[in-house]
Amino acid sequence: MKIDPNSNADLSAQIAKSIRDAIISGDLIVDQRLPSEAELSDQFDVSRPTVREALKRLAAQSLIRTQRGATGGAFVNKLSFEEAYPQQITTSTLLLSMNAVSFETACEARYTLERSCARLSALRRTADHLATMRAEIHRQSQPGLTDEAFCASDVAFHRALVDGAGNPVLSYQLAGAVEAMQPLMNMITFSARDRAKIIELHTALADALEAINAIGVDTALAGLESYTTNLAKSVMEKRKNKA
Amino acid sequence: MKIDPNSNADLSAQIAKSIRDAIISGDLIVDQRLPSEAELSDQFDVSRPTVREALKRLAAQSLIRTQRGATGGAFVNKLSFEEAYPQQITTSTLLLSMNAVSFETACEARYTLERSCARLSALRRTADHLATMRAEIHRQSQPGLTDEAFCASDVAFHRALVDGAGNPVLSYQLAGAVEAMQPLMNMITFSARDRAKIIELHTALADALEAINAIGVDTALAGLESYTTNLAKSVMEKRKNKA
DNA sequence: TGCCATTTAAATGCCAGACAATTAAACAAC
DNA sequence: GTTGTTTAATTGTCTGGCATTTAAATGGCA
Repeated sequence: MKIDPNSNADLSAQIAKSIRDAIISGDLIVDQRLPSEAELSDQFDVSRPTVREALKRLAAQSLIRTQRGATGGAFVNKLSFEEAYPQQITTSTLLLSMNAVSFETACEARYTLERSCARLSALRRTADHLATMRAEIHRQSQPGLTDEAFCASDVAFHRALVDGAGNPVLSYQLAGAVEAMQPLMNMITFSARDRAKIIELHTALADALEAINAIGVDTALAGLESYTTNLAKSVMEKRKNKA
Repeated sequence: MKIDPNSNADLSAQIAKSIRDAIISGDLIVDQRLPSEAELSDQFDVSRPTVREALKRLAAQSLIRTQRGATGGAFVNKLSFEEAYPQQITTSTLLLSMNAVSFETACEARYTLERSCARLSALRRTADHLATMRAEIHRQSQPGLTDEAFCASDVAFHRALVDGAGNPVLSYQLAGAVEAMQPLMNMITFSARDRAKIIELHTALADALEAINAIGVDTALAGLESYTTNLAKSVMEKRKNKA
């Protein structure tokens, strides 16, 4: 393997890219052991610290894992949905906050995606998913719940709805859209009346899901979207008037 | 800032997490300069190489960028949708291949998400989006096109459809689902008859989009999904019989 | 004064060599 | 045969240094 020392990119970035490409193309397969750091520095003709920087880059993307000790080394990591979730959520969250995405835009994306899952969820959700949703509705109706806990429960409720579709790819993609909304939602103060309305819609949603009523699910979600959007709008309005 | 030297995690991982948390929480804002590597190694009480490994981890996630020279250093990077796309696509692609997600599951996720965007796209697509789609249809009907080029054009076509919804969050989420399918699609050989059928459906889709006919768009997409799924099924069947 | 070339300082990029910590396997003792 | 010990391989970390890049400070010159 050779590296272009005249490229503008860092050596460690080039090496990381080379190994990453090998993983994506299938030249390196899951659980395969990479050469030791010393061997890699020979092969790429760079120092060990440079190789290590490259490996850390890959580790940050969960593409490899490392083990110390005699039979240790760097191994191609089997990227699991569970591992990919937090990264997807972090990236989505930062994208929203750093690019000043409006509440409306984020909300639209979230509910558009969620409604598309709902149809499948109505057909496939298990009793478990339904039970989780009912439990979260119950939690949401507890008095004295902080706004943050209310939002967290809301996320859990919607996660169960999405997971009900029984498609891990859908669940993964939705995780970003749903969880990334939470910081935005946390900026809203939910009055008792707001909570009651949301719980009412959640209950209607769960009922429709229990009855395998896809249209009812869609209606409830549409109601949630418009209610949430209007709520956010009025909150922003008030805040602007104050300032 | 302090780091626990007794944790099982690497020092560089802990430092990266510490800085990452500061970025997510807003303690470090976009374009803000981090302390120099020397200062960081003082603050965290570790050596410079360790700090560097931490910074490379963050760079791999596009959370920071570095500049050399007198006024250089590490800066909090404004994560753009453009930057996030490739990472999202890489992760999605690896998730599919490493977890042996079936063609059906991936296809279902993709079209489920895409159909949800289509309704919005019918309302908002610009003439540009439509023109791109028509151009890709034309490319797809060129004789002598390789299967790979056909798939790439297919992706571009669907990207235009999704972008037509005018919601960057949706486009970002969809990019993973649509592009990650490409390696799976590339395993299929498209006969002339297959291509003709797909182009027919693409044309119907573009026509419906031009007529702002959301139902027509949805019908065409449903047709594409079932056709693609069946095609893949028959290809797999043949391949199994051969072996 | 104003402009251009030079120097300087600060920072990252990279390297060499060393030691510590961990781990599994080989080995030895009982 | 089991148990304890040694050994070797590997990653984790540190020290110190040099190279390279870049902007700002400096100085010379018209």
